[in-house]
Amino acid sequence: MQADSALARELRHHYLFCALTDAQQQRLLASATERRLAAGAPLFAHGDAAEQFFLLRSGCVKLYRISPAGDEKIMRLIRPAQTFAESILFMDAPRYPVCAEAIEPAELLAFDRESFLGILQESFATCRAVMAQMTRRIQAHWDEIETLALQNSRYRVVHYLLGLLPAEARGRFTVTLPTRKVVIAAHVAVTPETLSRTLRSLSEESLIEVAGDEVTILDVEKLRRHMH
Amino acid sequence: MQADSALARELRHHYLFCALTDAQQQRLLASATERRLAAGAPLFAHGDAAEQFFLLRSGCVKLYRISPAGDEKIMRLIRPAQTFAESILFMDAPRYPVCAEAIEPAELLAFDRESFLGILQESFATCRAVMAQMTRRIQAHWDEIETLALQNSRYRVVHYLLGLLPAEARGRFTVTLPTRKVVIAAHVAVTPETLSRTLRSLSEESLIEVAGDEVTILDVEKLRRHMH
DNA sequence: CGCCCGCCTTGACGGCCGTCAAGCCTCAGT
DNA sequence: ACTGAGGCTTGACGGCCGTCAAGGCGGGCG
Repeated sequence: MQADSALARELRHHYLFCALTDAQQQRLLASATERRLAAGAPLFAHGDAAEQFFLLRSGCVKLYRISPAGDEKIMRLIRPAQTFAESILFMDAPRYPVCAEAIEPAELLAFDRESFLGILQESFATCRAVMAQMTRRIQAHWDEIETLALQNSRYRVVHYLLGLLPAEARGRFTVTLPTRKVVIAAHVAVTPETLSRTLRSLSEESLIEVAGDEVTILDVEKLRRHMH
Repeated sequence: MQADSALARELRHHYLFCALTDAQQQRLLASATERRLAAGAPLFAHGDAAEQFFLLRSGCVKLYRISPAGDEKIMRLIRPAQTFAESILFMDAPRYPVCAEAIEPAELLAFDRESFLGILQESFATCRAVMAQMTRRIQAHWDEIETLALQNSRYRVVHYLLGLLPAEARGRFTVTLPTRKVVIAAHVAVTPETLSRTLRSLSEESLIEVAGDEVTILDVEKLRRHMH
């Protein structure tokens, strides 16, 4: 891929790449390739041999698994400026641990595993940034495991709604659901029917109001308390 | 802590520490402390400020969280020669993400965060070993999230039993449950009653035989197929 | 030996939530 | 405007599994 100054500036602002020298960034970009995906197009499948990890520049990608029974669980929704599949960097026999598919038209940058490992070796700061990123993912996993194991579906839906809010949100607050409800349902591990019923039940208790993909939380603190 | 040649040899065989030079290992041990815990003694709590990570030398430690409703989910059971809580190394404001408590009398080695970070900076090989370890944990988390989200309790119990087997197990095979059944139940996110009923139901279908804490899988391949 | 206590099992019951099926709403295309 | 398709909602029903309560079993201790 050709070095491109807009792209170079973009990388400078990403915590994974901001510690790189100009020369390292050049090498990284030289080994990177651009990918475009239509909505619904697969990127990789669970078990595929893995030589690249990715930075999403626009659109939306879902990471998911399919159960033996055929149900889909969305493990993570990727948003622009997020990287994913970094964990294949350190596997002995690198294979993607999930499936990935665009759910909106997407532009990606694909980084070469070997090239990036070479750069890591020269840059402890970048090494540490990667580890910090992996630590954040591990944290998020603990939270998700706890939520799945210990809480009912109502709790998980509320948890998801609260996660859409900025940290400083107070009082009345309206959010727009980021995707179709069937996708959100797969993300919080319930059926679309149960999601629908849960939102209705929250409305009837005057905790939220739903209008299409606009959800108004009538009292953020009250909803937060509602989960304890 | 005094350098101790038996301990030094032990570290040499641990993948996290085997890439260290003698001098680095000396420094590491100088900053490490020994801990002994009685059964039931807490080591740290979810949210505590974190300056150490640990290597278990003997006994058994559980990592767990308590839900708002008071239920306990065991996130991981630590066995001798395993390290845990490495992820606090890379946090900005390091706090333990779970509670830890000995469930059998335990001997531990506690490593100092700052000292180990200093050593990492000098040893890319160790850096990479840490990252590989974190990658394995992330992998295990994906698996656990999938299992919790997509499978019923019967599946999770069978999954757990199969996880006790060596990879090459075939045909008839007997395993000893590693701890009390109430602990195992919390680990697979069911109640002790449900665990008991599930084991009984598997027995009635002639898939396993249960005698106290000895479980005989009558046909390993058949049980594996049973989950697909 | 007898008692108690912890651990496990068993049974009864009920609620959560998944499944199936039908119906509604919106929107694009003719 | 009509039609059809896709997404969402609603209702009926049933099974899984958690809760509560009682009872069995074994080990430690007086």
